[in-house]
Amino acid sequence: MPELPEVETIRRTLEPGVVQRTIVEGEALLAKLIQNQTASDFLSQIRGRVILGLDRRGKYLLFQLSGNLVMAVHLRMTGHLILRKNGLSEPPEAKATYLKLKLDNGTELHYVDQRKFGKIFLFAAGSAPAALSKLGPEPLAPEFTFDIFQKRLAGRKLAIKKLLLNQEIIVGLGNIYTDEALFLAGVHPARPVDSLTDEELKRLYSSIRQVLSEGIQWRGTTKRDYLDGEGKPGAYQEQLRVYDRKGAPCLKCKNMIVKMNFGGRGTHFCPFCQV
DNA sequence: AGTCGCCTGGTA
DNA sequence: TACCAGGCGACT
Repeated sequence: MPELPEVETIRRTLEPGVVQRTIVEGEALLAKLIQNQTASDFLSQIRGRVILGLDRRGKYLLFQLSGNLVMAVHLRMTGHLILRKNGLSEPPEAKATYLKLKLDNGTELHYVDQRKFGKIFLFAAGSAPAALSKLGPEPLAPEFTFDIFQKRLAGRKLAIKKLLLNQEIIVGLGNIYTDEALFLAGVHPARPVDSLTDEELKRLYSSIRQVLSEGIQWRGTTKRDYLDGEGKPGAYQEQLRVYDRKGAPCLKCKNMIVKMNFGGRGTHFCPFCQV
């Protein structure tokens, strides 16, 4: 479900409610959610830890715990993290609740995941599992320059959309923001990377940063499931230029937006503006 | 490089 | 009833 702007919005909405809180106890109701160890080992390791900070790396949320531990949560398609006030009706407990963490102020942090694709890792700071340590650069970081972007794509022949979705090349983009960035840049999703001109690459670099920043400003995109840490939907769905606009007029040229299946993902683009 | 699996639920 | 979905990894 969530891409960088959604995960960042969850991070921001959750942070004030969880930082400096102690995990009093936890309950895990889906064994496969917890990676690399049993659920009971996981729960006993996090019990009594203080949440010192909440960070984001790509689409992962990183709970910095006392004792040099990191709890990394990946929401995949339908994962949610919701902070419930006073453990009761704020908001009501969801059906697919698979992890409950009781905090020392009476709130509960719940992990909810209808499709059960999400994953939670627990590791010592500095020894992240491969999935995390292989991640590419953060596209919104000031040090992510055009030069770095260009070097990471250099010599690749794959279709540009496939590389943009590859979290080892650059983190944070998913299906929605990739389609949006390619539209803004006027680049067809199937273009082999080595066919892109410097001009096109520059437009793409800026477009990626633009759509991700906009997504954060609008608190994420809610097409079906996405909710932030307070249970509120985002608003960027109103601003999307191509995603889920099949048959609607292109905002630049008025021709129809097209949807095709590309690499197993629904792909939206303007066949006139994106060449 | 392409397809399948993981899951559940909403919609055509 | 079939298809589709903000992801990602394991297969051929």
